[in-house]
Amino acid sequence: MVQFNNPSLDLVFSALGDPTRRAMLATLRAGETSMGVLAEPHGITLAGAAKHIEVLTRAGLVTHRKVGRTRLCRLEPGALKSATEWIQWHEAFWHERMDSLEQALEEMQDD
Amino acid sequence: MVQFNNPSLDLVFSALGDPTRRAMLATLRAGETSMGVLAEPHGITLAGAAKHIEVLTRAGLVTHRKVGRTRLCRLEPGALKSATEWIQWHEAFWHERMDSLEQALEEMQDD
DNA sequence: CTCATTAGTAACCATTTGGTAAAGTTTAAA
DNA sequence: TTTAAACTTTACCAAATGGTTACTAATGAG
Repeated sequence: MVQFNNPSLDLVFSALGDPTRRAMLATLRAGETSMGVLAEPHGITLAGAAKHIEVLTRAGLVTHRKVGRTRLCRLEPGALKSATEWIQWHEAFWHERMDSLEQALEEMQDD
Repeated sequence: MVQFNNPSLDLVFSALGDPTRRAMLATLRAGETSMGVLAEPHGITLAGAAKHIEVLTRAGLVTHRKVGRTRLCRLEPGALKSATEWIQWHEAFWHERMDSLEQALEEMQDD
C-alpha cells in the first residue's frame, strides 16, 4: 500500500502544478543557475521568482548555495521519487484497466 | 523536448497536490463511488467534497454519471499520461546524474 | 572608498483555495 | 403523499498564492 498522507507529496505535486516552476526546473537541468537568470525568461520580478524558488526548495526539488552575492540554485531530482512512486501505483491500475479493455475487445471479436 | 506549457499539467499536478484528493483517487480505484462515500472518510461536508471532485474533473482524472439521486464518480487514469511523461523526463535526468555519480565514485576508487 | 549590481525582506494587493452553513431540488421510500 | 436522503447552489469566510513595489543589505568593480 502506498502512503497517501505523505506531506512531501503535497509539496512536490503542488510545486509542479505551476508552469513557471516547471520551466525553472527545466532551466536547472542545464546546471546551477542564479536567481536572476531563472527569473528573466518569465517576465516576473526577482521577488516573485524568489517565491517560486522557495516553493521548489520546500518541496526538496532544488537546493542553493551562495557564491559571492549570487544564489546558485541546483536541481535535486531525487525529490521526485515519492511522486514517481505514487504515479506508478496509479499507472499500474491504468494498465490493468487497459488489459481488461483489450480482453473485452477480444471477446467481442470472438462473437 | 517536452511541452512545459501544457495547461493540463497544471491542472493534473495541482489536483494531485492535495491529500484529500489523492485519497479520493485511491478510493475510486475500488470502482465507481458516490459523492457521499467519497466525502465521508475526510470529515468534510458534501459541498466541500463536491469542490474537490470538481477539481479532479477539470483535471480529467475523474468523470461522473448520475444514477438516481446519486452521482457516481469513476477514475479516468489516462489523464495521468502527461504527468507521467513530464516526470519521466526528469527521472531520466536523475538517472544520468546517478550514472555520473557512479562514474565519479569509480574514478575515486581508481586513485 | 564609493557606487552600481544583485539578492533578500517587508508590506501590500487581487485571486484562488478549501472549507463552512443554509436553502433549494430530485428522487427513493414509507 | 409526505418524508428523508443525496446531491446542488449560493453566499460566505480565512488562509494561501502569485504577483507587485519599495526598502535594505551585501559585494564586486573601478
